[in-house]
Amino acid sequence: MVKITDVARRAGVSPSTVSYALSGKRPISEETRRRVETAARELGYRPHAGARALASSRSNVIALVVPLRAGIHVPVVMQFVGSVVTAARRHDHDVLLLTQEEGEEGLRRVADTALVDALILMDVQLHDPRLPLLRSLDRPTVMIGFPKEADGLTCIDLDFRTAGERCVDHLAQLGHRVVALVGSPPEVYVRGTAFAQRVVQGFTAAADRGGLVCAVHPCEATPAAARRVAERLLRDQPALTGVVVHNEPVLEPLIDAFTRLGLRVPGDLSVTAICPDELAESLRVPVTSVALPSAEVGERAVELLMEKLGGAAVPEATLLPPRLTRRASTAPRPA
Amino acid sequence: MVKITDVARRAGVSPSTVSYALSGKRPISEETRRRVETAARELGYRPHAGARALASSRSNVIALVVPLRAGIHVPVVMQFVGSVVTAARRHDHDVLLLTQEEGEEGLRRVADTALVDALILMDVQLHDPRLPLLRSLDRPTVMIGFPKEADGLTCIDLDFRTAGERCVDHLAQLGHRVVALVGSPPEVYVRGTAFAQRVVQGFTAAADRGGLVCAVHPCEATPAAARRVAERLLRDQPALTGVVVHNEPVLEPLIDAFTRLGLRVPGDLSVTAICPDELAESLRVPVTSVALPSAEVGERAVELLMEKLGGAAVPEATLLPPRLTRRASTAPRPA
DNA sequence: TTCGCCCGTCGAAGCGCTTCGACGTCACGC
DNA sequence: GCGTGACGTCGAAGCGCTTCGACGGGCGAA
Repeated sequence: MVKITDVARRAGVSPSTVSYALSGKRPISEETRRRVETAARELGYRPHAGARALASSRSNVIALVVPLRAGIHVPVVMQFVGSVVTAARRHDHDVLLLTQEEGEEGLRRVADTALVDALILMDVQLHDPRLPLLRSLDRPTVMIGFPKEADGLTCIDLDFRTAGERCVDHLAQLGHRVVALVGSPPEVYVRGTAFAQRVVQGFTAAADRGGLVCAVHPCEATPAAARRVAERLLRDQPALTGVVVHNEPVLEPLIDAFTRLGLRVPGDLSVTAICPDELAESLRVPVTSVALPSAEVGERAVELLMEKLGGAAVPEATLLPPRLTRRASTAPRPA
Repeated sequence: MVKITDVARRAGVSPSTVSYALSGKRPISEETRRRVETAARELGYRPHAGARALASSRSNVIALVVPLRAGIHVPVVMQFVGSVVTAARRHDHDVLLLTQEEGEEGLRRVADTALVDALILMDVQLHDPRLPLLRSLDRPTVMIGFPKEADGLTCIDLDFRTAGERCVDHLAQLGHRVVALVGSPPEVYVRGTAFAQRVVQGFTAAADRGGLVCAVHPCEATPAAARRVAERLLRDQPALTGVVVHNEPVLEPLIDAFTRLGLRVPGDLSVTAICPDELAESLRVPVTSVALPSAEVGERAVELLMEKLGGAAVPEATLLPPRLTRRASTAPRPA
């Protein structure tokens, strides 16, 4: 292993000068810096991560806690993970992966051992048991999603409430008067996952405001469940002409089910979704949707974290504005 | 921060004794060990990861390199990631996530800075450019998948060749004489991804051996592509009665397409797949399939790694035997 | 010319832990 | 009764890096 003293010797300077030359934390003459850089390059010098962490009390690693549980759409999580890793690397940090199952003990462990400098949490619940711990930890944290009581914590997410509203408003503008929301699996609501509830709130509020008749149906993430929900929907609300889907895996099966039940999309039934654009575009009938900007959320989360690490104050709440894209699945209400 | 000297003081022993008592690397009297453990617990002592890594030259972190590229089925990757993290934790290790995009430079970085003790690589290509680097690295490595030239490296994977064979054999036993393989997207073959090619080999070999007529069709991972492939299949091989699918996202669309083209599954057409059991079971017609045991592969990979870290010799190749589960999608060849 | 200051560099002191060698003690065998 | 281990514990020496204070030399201001 080549160490800093090796570089120092080769460059004809002291180890501390090498450190300063490479980190830029003190002014070093152009000439010396070049010599140090050359020496480092030629020797293939890589500072030992542990030694650096010990001396500087910075590990340059952030923790990312991901949910691997039922009811969350895996591709969204993965896209998110990818964007966090990429963004972290841009800031010269690496990412340590923790699973939700590790629980609070896992968070405490990586924070207290100084394995990581900061943490990002996904899948935050409305009453998340980890909140007190996060407050007591001395490390900066960013949460994806909004718990009920978030004071003092930094949160970021798509503005799901407004996303729900946008979908309804869009349908209302097209003249639809009876709408339904096909939501996440029941367990997601039972857990009190914030974003799912916010969609419901937005959906309901916008429907009320517009004087629409509305209903909410949770739905398991299976094609069979989608078919059952489709049937129930038509039975319960025969006048239904607009549907909002907030449940990626059932979006396609649901549209299929409607089609099979004799309803044309968008001829008889308009469908909008809250899902990644990629999914919305890939369907036979491209679906009008509010995008789920996982990559953007991940990126911003990392940037917030870096600012906090740098000692800057950041806003407690960051709500990414929803963007609705019209596609082929919505049309004016049939006469 | 509470450090080892704090624990030592409280327990009335020296720091080294605390270290030995907690690590068990030297015999310590029952009585002393208990005192140390109590002190550590009461103070909430957590050894500083950097300091430990520096002194012991072990970081207790392993790197996991995941593919975030086109043509790989995300849920499979994620399940794999989950099992690696869980297994690593059982061995008191954490997982640092790297993306394929980081490339060789990323591997070298985490290895040379001693950030990680060992590495797991997913999505290995037949002629993977990273092989020479892995050989030169001083850290143990396990690869998921088999490159062409694997001497000196440890690999593990499902036995895809035999998996392909099993599917054909199953169809052959049921009397089918004309079969087709619907495979991964073209780019996967172009890249030379080992497992995809092995399935083709197994498929072809078994068909030849059994005297079956066979054809191979790569297929994009979209429903539209699935429909096109279904049509082409029926056009090119009118006598077709058996299909093997090795492409998770198109499995359902493909069956739908066949149904729409007037073929009943399994009445007119038997379908088998190589995919996670979960997916095979979730379809309207549960599909006879060879399981993709991602969790098991991940777990075994970690165990191999730990054995190598412990200095043990491990087999270079580990092939997990395929397991075919009969479900509703295969039946004897129609008369 | 002299004083003071800043720039560029060095030396040394840790960061918190592991580990090696050493040492005292006790039990046992001869 | 004494040598001999084995056992349990301690002290000290690092692991490789960052960082703080100090210092010499050059330059501008007085």
